[in-house]
Amino acid sequence: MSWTDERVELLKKMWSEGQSASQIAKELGGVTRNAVIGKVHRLGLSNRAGGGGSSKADAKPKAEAKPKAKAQPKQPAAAPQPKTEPAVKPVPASASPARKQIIPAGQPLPPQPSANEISPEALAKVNEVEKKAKKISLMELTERTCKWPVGDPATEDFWFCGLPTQTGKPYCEAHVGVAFQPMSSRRDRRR
DNA sequence: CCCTGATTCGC
DNA sequence: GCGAATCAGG
Repeated sequence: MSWTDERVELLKKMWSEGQSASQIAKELGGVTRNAVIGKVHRLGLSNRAGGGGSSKADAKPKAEAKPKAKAQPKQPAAAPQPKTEPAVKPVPASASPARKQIIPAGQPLPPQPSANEISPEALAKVNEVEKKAKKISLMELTERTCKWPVGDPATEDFWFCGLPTQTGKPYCEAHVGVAFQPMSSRRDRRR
């Protein structure tokens, strides 16, 4: 693969949006995150600034022959308001029966199709898992962390499972169980 | 261990 | 110019 105009453009776009190098690499395909980072640097946009046309900001103070000169300008640059949703969209039914039934002022909570007729076992398992869940935040989600949301997004009582995913799947074993229903038992529940 | 970006350097 | 290897840190 080579850096065509389009690919570079996407790279720039994603990078400026705060996407990680690995994500960009996967999106582009055919390149590793190292390639992406290398390109980013060559393009001279290592700093996710963008904005101000001519901002001569940093001037590498030093650059020894080959010491461990590290510069970690870890700036809280990340955008506070995500423009585009990351790779998170699962909004399965909260299997927590003991969930508070608070109904905030008109909030998108309704989509809770009630605890379907999911395997009682799986349900129990999930409730168990919720106790061991790592309770990670949105930003901590990766390709290998269970993205099962728990709780009410409009409350402090909200987090993602975060346990190791079942290779390939977006959820951990327990959540995969309730996330992907064979659509059998819930068949023709005409009512 | 998982991940992140940064840098070096042979190609 | 490219990117794997390596490094440094969370």
